[in-house]
Amino acid sequence: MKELAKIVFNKEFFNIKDTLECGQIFRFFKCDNGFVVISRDKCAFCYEQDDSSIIECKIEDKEYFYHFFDLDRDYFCICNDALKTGVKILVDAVEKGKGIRILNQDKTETLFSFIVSQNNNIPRIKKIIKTLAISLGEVIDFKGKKYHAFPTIDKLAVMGEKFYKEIGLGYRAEYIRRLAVSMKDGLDIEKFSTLKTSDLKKQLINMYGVGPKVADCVALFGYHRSDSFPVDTWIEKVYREDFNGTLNDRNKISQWFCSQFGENSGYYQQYLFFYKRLIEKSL
DNA sequence: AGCCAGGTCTTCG
DNA sequence: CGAAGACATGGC
Repeated sequence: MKELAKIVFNKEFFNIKDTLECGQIFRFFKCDNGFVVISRDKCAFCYEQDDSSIIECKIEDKEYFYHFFDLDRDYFCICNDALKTGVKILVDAVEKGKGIRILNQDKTETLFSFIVSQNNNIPRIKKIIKTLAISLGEVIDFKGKKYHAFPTIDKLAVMGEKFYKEIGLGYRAEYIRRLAVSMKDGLDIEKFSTLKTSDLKKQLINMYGVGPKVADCVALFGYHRSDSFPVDTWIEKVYREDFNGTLNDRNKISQWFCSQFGENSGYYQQYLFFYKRLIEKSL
């Protein structure tokens, strides 16, 4: 067996469980005393040991996962900025979730995944994406076990609506199929990287099945645009219950949060989303 | 059993 | 414009 690379990082601002379970990624699962994470055709095994969070991966993937987990960024500063806002629920959220990091995920995977996510629950989203990978993705070997890469566009583009319905996509089947076809026909979402966030979102919303919420998630988790603030059912609850908000249009709610939080909006959104669900679960 | 899930599209005032 | 319904499916 080939030797693995190891990334060791202080766990105070890098909590593996919280980072993975806060709803930004769907391709991971518990394994032994840690988690296996899959991105593109790469795998990592993540676990805690003493004061450290540790990532094991193939040597050639080390830089990829270092960037994937956003380990270049100073989350002490981000959390500190959040505390300085004095917004109570955000302060509470940061205390509980300061180990969350915003991942740098593959743009294509993020786009497909968040189209699947619409009006859907997280366990089922995970299941559908897993089935998609098992059905069409290349086999990957990692630590003596087999996993499946996210499928290529070529594979995705030849499947019919029937296949997508059979794996449980329901009415989202056509969204996924048409996206795959248009990407095979030359739509290049990597090129959007040069656009400013508002133009990036316009381009994403142009796609069939992509609305403002999905566009915000793709901008944040795929393009690392922290000046976006996805508003879903949970965040809408935060807005009403904790900010006493009265707006109804989610687009306007998103704009309102961005006007409050600026460049850090996306980070704060994750803390709030994480915290609201944490509270709800422990009721 | 029935409500809800990291919403979007279509249609109708 | 904004509001209201339709949409598939299964988790809880």
